[in-house]
Amino acid sequence: MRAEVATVVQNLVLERGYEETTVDDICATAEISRSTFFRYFPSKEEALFGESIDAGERLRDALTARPAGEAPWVAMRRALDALIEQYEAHDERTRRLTRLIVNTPSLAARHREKNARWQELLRPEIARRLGADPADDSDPRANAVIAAALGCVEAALAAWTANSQPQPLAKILDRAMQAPAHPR
Amino acid sequence: MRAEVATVVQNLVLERGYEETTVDDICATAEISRSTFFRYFPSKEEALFGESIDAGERLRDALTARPAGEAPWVAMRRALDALIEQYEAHDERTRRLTRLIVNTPSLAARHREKNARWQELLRPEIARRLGADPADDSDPRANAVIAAALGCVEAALAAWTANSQPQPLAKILDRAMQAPAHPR
DNA sequence: AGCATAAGTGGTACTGTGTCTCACAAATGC
DNA sequence: GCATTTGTGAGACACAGTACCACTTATGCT
Repeated sequence: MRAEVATVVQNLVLERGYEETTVDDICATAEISRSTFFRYFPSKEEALFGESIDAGERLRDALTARPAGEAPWVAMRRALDALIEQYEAHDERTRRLTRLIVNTPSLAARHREKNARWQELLRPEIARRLGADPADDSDPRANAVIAAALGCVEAALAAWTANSQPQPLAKILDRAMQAPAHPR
Repeated sequence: MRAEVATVVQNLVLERGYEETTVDDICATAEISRSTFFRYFPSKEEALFGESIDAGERLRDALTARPAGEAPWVAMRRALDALIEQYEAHDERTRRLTRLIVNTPSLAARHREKNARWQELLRPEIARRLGADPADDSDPRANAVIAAALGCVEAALAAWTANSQPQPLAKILDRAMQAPAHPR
């Protein structure tokens, strides 16, 4: 049922754009009331990409599963394979949706906001690998690694959705994450 | 005049928090009408940190001024000195404001949104240093370098505003930007 | 079966942001 | 002295999101 409404939202937004789709439109199409809509989803944004909320946990689990000695940046890259599969497993439709998210400022902002929430999840694990105190707020390194990596993911997603015949996302992300790390 | 209203906004927001400060409150305190407020600022958010819009241009200029052969990541770090000075030149009040922005999700999101707009400005210069085609949307490297660097800036700002007696921002950013690049 | 309780749904009113249009006043130009 | 621009205020409006209440339909219990 929730999924049903979510599909309606995706359809309408893909047709008409995000700002141009009102909650009333969605309710009319899905034949529910506004009350019901907001009981299922806390906001219009969440209705659009609310499925992948738990991706943060999956990412953290993938990260903890990496060998203990692995360098933070490398471990991050490997952990992100879990996320990548998520994206690539889906169909063309998901890629169009992703492109829409990346290109719509308010949606991109919400997307990054969700990423920001992942920081708290991933931070202890990265700090451990850095030999840093996770509770030390004056040490920016753990957050920096996470924010930088997620920035690379965003860049990779943008490149991935730009063309109709994209390269494998894993390959794109490899290039993206090598760019900051590489001395030249 | 614009600056006067902006000061009112900062005062109220620092006292009561962002969400708790309505536009009507601001208008009442500044003794203007809602119409006037929205003629000066496109939104409540912009009224809060609308002064630093041109920081993107400054950053780009600093970047182009760096030696041509310098590696992208290094050039980025050096160019960011211009931004850092901006932050550190101001008083304690600015730091409190920055902390508020970093800790308020909706404001942090808007802050990142502004950063995202910088990407387009910085992209040609970074692409040039990478030997990449700036118009090639399928090459994620330039955007990745920028997004990663700005992610580090965010992490550095968070660390900078966490303590009342912070280290120099330049030093914090150095640590932050070494973390992803460093192999270990 | 009959009844009570709970869960899902819809309706309505409200707050707050942001847009738009119109009216009015003050400054500027001729 | 008159016209045009520019700044300001006032009101109506669209939309997101919240709160509260009424109604219906299961579900459980005796």
